[in-house]
Amino acid sequence: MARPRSFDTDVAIDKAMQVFWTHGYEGASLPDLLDGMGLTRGSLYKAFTDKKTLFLKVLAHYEELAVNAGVALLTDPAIPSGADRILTMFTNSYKAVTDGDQRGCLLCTAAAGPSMYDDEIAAVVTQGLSALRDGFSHALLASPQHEGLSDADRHAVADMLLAQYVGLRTMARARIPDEMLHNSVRSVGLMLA
Amino acid sequence: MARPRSFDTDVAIDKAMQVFWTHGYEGASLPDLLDGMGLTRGSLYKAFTDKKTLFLKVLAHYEELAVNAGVALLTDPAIPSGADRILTMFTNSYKAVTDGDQRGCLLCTAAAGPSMYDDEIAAVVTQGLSALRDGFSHALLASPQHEGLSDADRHAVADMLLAQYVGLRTMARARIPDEMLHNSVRSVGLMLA
DNA sequence: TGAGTTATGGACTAATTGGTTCCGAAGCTA
DNA sequence: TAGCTTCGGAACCAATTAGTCCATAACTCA
Repeated sequence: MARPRSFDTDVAIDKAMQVFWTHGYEGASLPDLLDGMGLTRGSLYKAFTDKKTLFLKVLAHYEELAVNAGVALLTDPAIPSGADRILTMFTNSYKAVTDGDQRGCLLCTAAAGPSMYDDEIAAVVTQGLSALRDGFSHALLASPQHEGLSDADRHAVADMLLAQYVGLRTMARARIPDEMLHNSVRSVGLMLA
Repeated sequence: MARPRSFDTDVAIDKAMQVFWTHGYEGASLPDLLDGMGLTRGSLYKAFTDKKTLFLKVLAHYEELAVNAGVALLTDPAIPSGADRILTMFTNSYKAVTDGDQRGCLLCTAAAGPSMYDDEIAAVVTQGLSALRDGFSHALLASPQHEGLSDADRHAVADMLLAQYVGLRTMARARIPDEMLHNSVRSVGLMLA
C-alpha cells in the first residue's frame, strides 16, 4: 500500500553494471550512473543506499552473468576436451576485443584499482577470481594431457591460467595491439596441446 | 642568474613515483603528491606544469628503473638459460609480494585504469609493456627448449609471458592469497622447462 | 474518497578535486 | 648591489564529488 517503484531493480543493476564495466568503480561518477540507469539521485539512493552498495550488487550480478558463464563453459561436457574449453574461453575474450568490446573484465579491472582497498569489495572480487580458477582446474580434469597431474599441480596450472586470463583481459582494456592479444591466446593453445 | 631550485627534480620524481605506484594515477591526489614529494603547490606546478605531465615524467622514470631492470635481467648473459631468466623475473615479482610490497607494477595498474583513455599516457604504457615483451622474446632465444621456434612463434610465446606477467602483478595488488601467486610462478617454471 | 505509505525529482550541502595567483622572503649571478 | 627566479605558503577558484532532504506524486487499502 504505497507507491510502487517505477523501475525494475534488476534491470537497473544491469545498466549500472554496464557503466561500471566501462569506467571502473572510481571512474564511474554518480551522474554517469544516473544517466546510464535512467533514474534520479533520490531513487538511486532510496533503492541502493550508496555507490558502494550498488557496486557490490553489480559485482554479484556480474558473477552470476559473466563468471558463471565462464565456469559453465569450462565445465561444459559438450566440449569433451578440457583444453578446448579453456582455449575457447581465451578465444572468446580475444573475440570480444576484435568485436569492439574493450572493457575487459569487470573483476580484473576492480582488482587493479583502488577499490580493492575496501575489504568487502576485495572479498567479492577474490571470490569471483577463485571461482574462475576452480573452473580452470575442473577443465583440466578433462584434459588428457594433464591427467597425470597431481591435485596440487593441477591447481597450480589453474592458478597460472587465471593469471593469464587476468593479464589478457587487463591488456584488452589497455589498447594493446590486437596482434599481441591474439598471440597470447595462440600460445596458450600451444601450451595446452 | 636566479635562485636555484632547492630540490632535486629527479629525487622529486622518484618520490612522486612512490605515490603513484601505491595509489595509481587517479587515486593519487594533489595533497598525496605534495606530501610525498615534500613540496608545496607552487613549486610543484612551476617545476612540473601539472599532474599529468608529472605522471608522464614518472612513467619515464619507472621505465628507466623497473622496466629496464627487468629487461636487463631477461637479457643477462650471466644467467645462461633464458628460461631461468624469465623464471627469475616471475619469482622476483612473487618475492616482492611476500616481502610486503603489494603495489604490483605501475605500468600494469595504469593499463587497467581510466588514465589509459589519455592518448599520451596510453602510448607510454604500451611502449613499456612492449619493451618487456621484447625482453621475454630475447630471453627465449637463449632457451634450448625454445630453439626450434620460428620468430613469429617466439614472439607469440613472449606475448603470452607478458600477459602472464601483467596478470601476476595485477593479482599481486588484489590481495589474492600468496599461494595462488606462488602456484602461478611455479607453473610458469614447469611450462618453460 | 480519504488515509497511509513509499517513490520521485530536483534543489541543496559539504567536502574534495586539480589548478591559479598572489605574497614577501631568499638565493643566485653578473 | 641590481636583476632575476624560486621558495614556502596561503588564499582562492571553478568544477566535481558523493550524499541528503523534502515537497509532491502515485500508489493501495480501508
